[in-house]
Amino acid sequence: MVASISDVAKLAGVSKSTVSLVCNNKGYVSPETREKIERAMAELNYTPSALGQNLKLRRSGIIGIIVPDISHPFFSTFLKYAEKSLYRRGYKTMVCGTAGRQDVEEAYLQMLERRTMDGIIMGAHSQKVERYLRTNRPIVALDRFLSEDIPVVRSNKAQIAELAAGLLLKRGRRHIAQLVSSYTVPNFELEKDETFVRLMAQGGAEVTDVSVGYNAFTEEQYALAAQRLFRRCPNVDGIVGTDMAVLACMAEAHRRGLRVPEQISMVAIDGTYVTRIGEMTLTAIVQPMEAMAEQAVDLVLQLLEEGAERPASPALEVTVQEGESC
Amino acid sequence: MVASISDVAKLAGVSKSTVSLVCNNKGYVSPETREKIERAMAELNYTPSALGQNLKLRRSGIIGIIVPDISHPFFSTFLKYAEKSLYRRGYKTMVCGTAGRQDVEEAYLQMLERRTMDGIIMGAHSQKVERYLRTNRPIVALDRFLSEDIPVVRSNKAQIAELAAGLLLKRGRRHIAQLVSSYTVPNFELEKDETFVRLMAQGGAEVTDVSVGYNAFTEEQYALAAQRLFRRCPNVDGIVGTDMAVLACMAEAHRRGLRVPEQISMVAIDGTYVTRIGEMTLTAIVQPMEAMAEQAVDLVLQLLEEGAERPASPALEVTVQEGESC
DNA sequence: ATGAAAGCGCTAACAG
DNA sequence: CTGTTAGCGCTTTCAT
Repeated sequence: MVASISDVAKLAGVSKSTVSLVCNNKGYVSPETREKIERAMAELNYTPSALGQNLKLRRSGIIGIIVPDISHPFFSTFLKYAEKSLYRRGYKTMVCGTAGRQDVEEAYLQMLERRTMDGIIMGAHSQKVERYLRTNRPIVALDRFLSEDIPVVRSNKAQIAELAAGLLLKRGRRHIAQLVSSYTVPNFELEKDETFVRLMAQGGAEVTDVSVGYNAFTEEQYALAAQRLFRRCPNVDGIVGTDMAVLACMAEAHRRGLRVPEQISMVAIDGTYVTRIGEMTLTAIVQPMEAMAEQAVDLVLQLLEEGAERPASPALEVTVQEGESC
Repeated sequence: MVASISDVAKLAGVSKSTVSLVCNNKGYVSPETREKIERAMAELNYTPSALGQNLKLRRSGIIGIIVPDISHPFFSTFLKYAEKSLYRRGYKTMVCGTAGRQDVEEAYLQMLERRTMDGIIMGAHSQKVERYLRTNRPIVALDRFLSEDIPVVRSNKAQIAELAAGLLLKRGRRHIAQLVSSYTVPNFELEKDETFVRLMAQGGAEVTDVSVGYNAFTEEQYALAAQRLFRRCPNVDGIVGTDMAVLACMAEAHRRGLRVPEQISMVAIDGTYVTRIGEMTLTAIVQPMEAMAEQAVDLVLQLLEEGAERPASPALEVTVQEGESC
């Protein structure tokens, strides 16, 4: 059996409340009593149970982070920084990869209501929006619009489009393919993709959208999208898309004997570590992952600890990674 | 205020236990009573609190997974499959990236004792081994030896060494550099590295060890190791190391105008997705990540649910990924 | 400075 | 089939 606070109190000959004071370094306890209690704790090898604490304090100290795919470089990088930030602020991180399954997302929303978690950072998006409004517990959205009342973490989409367009136009590219995701939930991708098309048109280039598919985050899906792209745009000379999508296009271009960046330019959006580990560093628009993670944590804790109504969350600025692919 | 089970009981005019039965679909409840209770639950928008449940049941339903770096492809892939497996078996996943800090690892071991988690899968390794013996709560080690009593998940190291040696010898490589980690805790790397050296010697090749460093998982550390490698082994014609280390060597070779695989062969050990996303698919020894994750989950739940003493855990077999780098 | 008592929300004998 | 009772382990007034 493992010792409880009552066992310690009994052995030390004091009351539970005094033991509690010692455990939490609160109030005033005489040196002698403290000494007795500490001896008893040591003897019984006592560790306070978080379960009792949690019930009493009505909190778990856990924030859940829900993403479509835990191993995807974008999400795993976000997770890394978010966990770090949460840990620093005294919280633990629960993680969930939905792999696009609605029921999993729903299950985690229920856990939020059941107080398994104190708050959620939502990076997946298969649920209908109304679902999120049914609860008024702390939720923050990552790069997607859920409702007016749910704060969202995002980078500056217009800036991304401008920078990407600038890079390709500077190289004189005119036949562009843009790898886009299927828009199931209003997210900010659409804004970015449309702005990009408009800017390229102004520069005299035409853009063809190629869909990567719905909730597509696997290597195979990216590879298939790349094949579709080259089949559909035989004379493509510029490609823009997320890191993984562009990398798949690099492989496909290589297979087809097309040289990058001589014959075809590629700009990766996200700029996670995978753009820096190959023979060639990709030219990329880099999302500020650590800042995004910290903003997300900050927002969810503002909702939780300060009961903030609609905390502000400015779009974060991106930067260009000068690479060799454009 | 949020409704508790007592509120529901009161409104429905029944006792708490009956409400509990309905919630958990246990025992027999008359249709009429059930009906009344369900109506009350709906009216109060009742959701059972996990905090009360947890205290009563003395469990949290959470398994912690501790790794050095959440975004590293090996660990993020492991995490993805482990979370999936845990979810399927009714558990939630808490995640922690230690970034090599002992105090973080210690903090999570304490949480295990405080019952924040029901068990731990330990993929990091900065603590002294004795620390793990102080607790008899469920712990499983990932690819490292902690003690006789702690089950370990690992792949067949001898097989890895044999396959890697075979690949390089078949290409006639004689000047090999092996990227190794610093050995702080007895893990199975050492066994693999030594076997590899022996096999290569039998084949008439010499092997130089190049250390990546202690707890080295960042891009910069890999890049520096690659530079050291080429400086120290100017006539190297074969390299073996983990995915990320080998990728850094690919970049460095490219910078030095060395062609892979014509002048130099590379074999990546791990074979995670990063070996398949560049222009070139790397020749790799592939660890069975999903099987490793499932074995880890299985072991930790055997310890937890069945109180197993020393559950068996056979080393898992690896496979070769035929690539273009060797 | 310390103790008594109440209660967080739930489950599980056991009785009826 | 349902209610009573007891308690999981902790914190927190409020007295003393």
